[in-house]
Amino acid sequence: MNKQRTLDFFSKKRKCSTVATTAINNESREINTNLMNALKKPKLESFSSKAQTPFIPVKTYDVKIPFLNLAEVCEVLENTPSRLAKQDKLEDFFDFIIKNDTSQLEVVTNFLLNQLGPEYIQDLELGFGEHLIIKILQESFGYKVASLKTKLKEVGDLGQLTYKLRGEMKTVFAFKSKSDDQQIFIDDAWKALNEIARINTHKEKIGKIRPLLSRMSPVECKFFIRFLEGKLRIGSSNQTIGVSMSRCMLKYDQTRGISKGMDTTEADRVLRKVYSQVPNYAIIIDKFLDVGIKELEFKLTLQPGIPLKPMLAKPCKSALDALSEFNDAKTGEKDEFICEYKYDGERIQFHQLNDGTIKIFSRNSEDMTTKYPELVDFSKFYKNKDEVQSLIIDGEIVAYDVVEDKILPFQILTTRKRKNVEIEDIKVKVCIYVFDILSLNGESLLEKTLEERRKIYMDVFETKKGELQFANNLITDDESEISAFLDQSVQDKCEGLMVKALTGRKSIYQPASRSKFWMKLKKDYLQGIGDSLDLIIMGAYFGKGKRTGFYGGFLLGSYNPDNDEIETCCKIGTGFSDGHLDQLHKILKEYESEIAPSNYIYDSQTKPDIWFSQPKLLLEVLCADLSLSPVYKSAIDITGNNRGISLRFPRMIRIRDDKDYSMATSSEQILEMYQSQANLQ
DNA sequence: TGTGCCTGCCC
DNA sequence: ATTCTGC
DNA sequence: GCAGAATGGGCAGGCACA
Repeated sequence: MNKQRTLDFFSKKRKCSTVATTAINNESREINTNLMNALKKPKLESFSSKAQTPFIPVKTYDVKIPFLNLAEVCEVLENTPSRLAKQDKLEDFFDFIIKNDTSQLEVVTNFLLNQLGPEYIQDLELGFGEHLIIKILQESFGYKVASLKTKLKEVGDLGQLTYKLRGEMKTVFAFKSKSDDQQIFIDDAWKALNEIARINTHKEKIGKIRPLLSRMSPVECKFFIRFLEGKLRIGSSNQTIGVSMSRCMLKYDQTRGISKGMDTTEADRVLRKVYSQVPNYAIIIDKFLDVGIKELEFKLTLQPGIPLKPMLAKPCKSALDALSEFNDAKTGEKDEFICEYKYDGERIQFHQLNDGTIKIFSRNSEDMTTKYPELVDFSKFYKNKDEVQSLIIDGEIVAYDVVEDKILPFQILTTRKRKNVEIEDIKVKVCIYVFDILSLNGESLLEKTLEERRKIYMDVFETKKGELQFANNLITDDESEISAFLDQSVQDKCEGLMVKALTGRKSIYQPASRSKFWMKLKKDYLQGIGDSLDLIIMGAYFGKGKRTGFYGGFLLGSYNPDNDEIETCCKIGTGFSDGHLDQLHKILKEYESEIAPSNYIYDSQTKPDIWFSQPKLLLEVLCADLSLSPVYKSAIDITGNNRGISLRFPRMIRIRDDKDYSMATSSEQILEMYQSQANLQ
């Protein structure tokens, strides 16, 4: 019956164009009074398609919406490839929600974004990964872990697997016998998710989930589980949701006679802008209901205490590419630009609020304030304390050796504690490299040129070596000078350069944008510069999601000719085209083995799903750095500290079917490469 | 109490 | 992080 | 070119279990 109802729910879409608008006010009230048996005879406002008649908006009716509706929408989105079509379907769904209960718009949006709330507020982690979910399935459906893993390999998705298992249980828990109070509503699912996030022990978590699953239909299980795992795989995320939301908002405003003279493009622009500065749909939706989408732009702007989405950079293959980006040969348009060191640390957004409190946010808007208690006393860096009430700074926190006066590698920074840090206990000191200012004393600086913003922050701070510095920089349009500066940055233990427009339209701060206004130039991007390695395929991992049925990644190793052993070096899962994956699967599936050859040196933590003793195919691999690893084994006998060597940011660049495995990069060569790095401690 | 495994978050 | 791909 | 979804190494934190 549920299934039936759902199908009906969707098929109604076409019919509902006949609904008379004039009667909607009454109809809404009818919805309200019919709540109790909403499910037996759902009187929820159906989807309306865009061309259809408008509706009279209601503020908030406490209409419960079945979780099944949300799950079905996810299913539809997953099976809709076209982005435009996705946007239409999402828009219809948002319309449906806002008609029935404006208050649930926030919950639905958060669910679709696969988050419990904005990153910067919610310190709630669900704490579910593949293993715990498999344990849930094991206990809920009575399969053995090994058998579940086999099934997972075929299905390639834990949600889909749960869907199947739940479907097979049909005869035991017949959905048709479900009474209304067993039905799960969006509110219920949401409440459960929030409760689960507060639970610590696995046992309790499973105890909470199991009864839920037994009340859910297969498709509900599927997306509930996917939410837990953090991979909704509906091909719709922030941007798609934003477009649909903005259209829904605009339409809503039109029915209440506000936000006139706005089109969908403009609405999209406004919501994007607002979300990039205040990435919190609870705030945005509340404000929208108050003032409409047109006013949103002026009512919600960046403010200290709320992290905005940081501006990102495009990878750039050569200094010349960067040059030509700001030097348009066609139009003759010429922008000034600046090269800055790209420091190898943690991107941070530093906020001082009016009341003097400080907050530090990571690149992904997580609150990292507790990790850096020594920065609470930030005002010591101000030239003039009285002139700074509040600000937002963009910069990089880097581990710093104050004795030797030098930058330390990223890996050292990561050893810092993250919780309950006492200033006295800090072992790894840090230096902040400031490279932008986004707000000062309540004024947004986003629209100013980088040249202006630089002047402003340089005026605010008194630099202090090893504690707060400005990003080292060079302003030039000479290609060879840029190349030399890139070399120097690597010598100085940086990753490379950032190249940014200094003046003109491209020099504004664009939150959340990975445009060519900022470009990153790294040694390993340059053709023929970065060292590549030829590594042996030792084993493989079954692909998930769009890689179901292929290998999703491989375990690679280096060759030790002294004893004919192959030592693990890294896993690899990027750089493959679909064709590569198909080709490798065709070649390798014949050789699958459960048992590792005796000359394969590996750690249990990197054990692949299957091993290949043959044909020892080589992949050419690029990386940014080499690192001492807790789990990989390359050169472990000769590094002198019982650790092997691994790769940072490994990616495949080609299949080396022209070489024999004995010609693979040797463990000794890897050690040499490791030792020749500039950034050794 | 120590260790291993898993997860989330950095890159 | 890097990379590929459909739109 | 955008947006989304595949995938990497490695750290702290914290639960499970011996």
